[in-house]
Amino acid sequence: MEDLSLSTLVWLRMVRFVENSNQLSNDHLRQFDLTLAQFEALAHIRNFQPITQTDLARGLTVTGGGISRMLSRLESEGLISRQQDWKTKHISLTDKGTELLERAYPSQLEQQASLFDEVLDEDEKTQLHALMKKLYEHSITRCEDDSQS
Amino acid sequence: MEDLSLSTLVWLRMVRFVENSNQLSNDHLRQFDLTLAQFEALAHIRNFQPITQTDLARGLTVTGGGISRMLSRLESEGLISRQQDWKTKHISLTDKGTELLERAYPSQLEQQASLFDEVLDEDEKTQLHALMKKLYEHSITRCEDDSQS
DNA sequence: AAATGTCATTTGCCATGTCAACTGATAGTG
DNA sequence: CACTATCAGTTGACATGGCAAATGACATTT
Repeated sequence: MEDLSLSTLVWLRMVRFVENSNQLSNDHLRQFDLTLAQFEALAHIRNFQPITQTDLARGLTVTGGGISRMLSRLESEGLISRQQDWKTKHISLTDKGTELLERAYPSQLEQQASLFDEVLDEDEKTQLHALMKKLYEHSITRCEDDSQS
Repeated sequence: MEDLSLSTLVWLRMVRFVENSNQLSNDHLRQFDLTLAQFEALAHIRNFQPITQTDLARGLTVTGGGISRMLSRLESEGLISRQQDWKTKHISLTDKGTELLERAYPSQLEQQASLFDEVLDEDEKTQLHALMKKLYEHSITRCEDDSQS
């Protein structure tokens, strides 16, 4: 029935792998009462704070609308603060947010990395890194081209 | 500020690449009034019909609840039919669904594959395939272990 | 036959994500 | 100063996804 190309097979494997990996991350983060999306938002904010919502959205590859709602939840839980300044809002972690992220961060990165470390050696990881860099950068230019047309 | 491991970098690139790729697919499929999730469901149904909802859910890596709602939408649009048979429902494509999938399928696979074909040569794709196979299969065993514990 | 168990599916509740329409603040122009 | 363009953010409508509790259909046990 099937006659899938090598590219299509690779794509399928990659999509499913990422889905499994996200599922495992969400399971792991549940002990901190965080979702993976929230964890990534907090980590990105920590690295770039204070940051505007627009920049945060770009960094996380989501739309402004999605960020707006997510930040509302994070704010209502006291993990971040939004400072209206001029016409933009600047996002920072609260002490509570910083503390939570500090607790969750090491084990979460450990968890993610283990999916690679347990089956790939250093050479393979370096190979994969090079391949993903090419693919990722190509996909970026494609997205940009599309949004212009 | 950053001190990310190679594994973490690869993971980030892969997640973002898949997000970009899904976005491009959704843009492409909009002309057929389909989302990527719907396209994948229809394609999986076509390859295995008649199939039960539970098996379909497993094949697409989603929960039974998600499938149930998606199939309701697809059914109300007349793309699939659900035959209650015994205690399970067997899903098939309708003529309309088959026809739509036949129109969308080639260009969608083309679109996906081009993200790989435009930057990787045959050797690189073969390498990537081997690496993803390892990662994918490892992630499966991890998910299974987790669900038992 | 009635009680219980099992399994597939449905449904409520919620988080995330998109898109498009809207609001608000500011800047630039006549 | 009024008029308009622009840009950040919000919000409504919707699709997808997870989890957990309910439902429905059957099988098994007593």
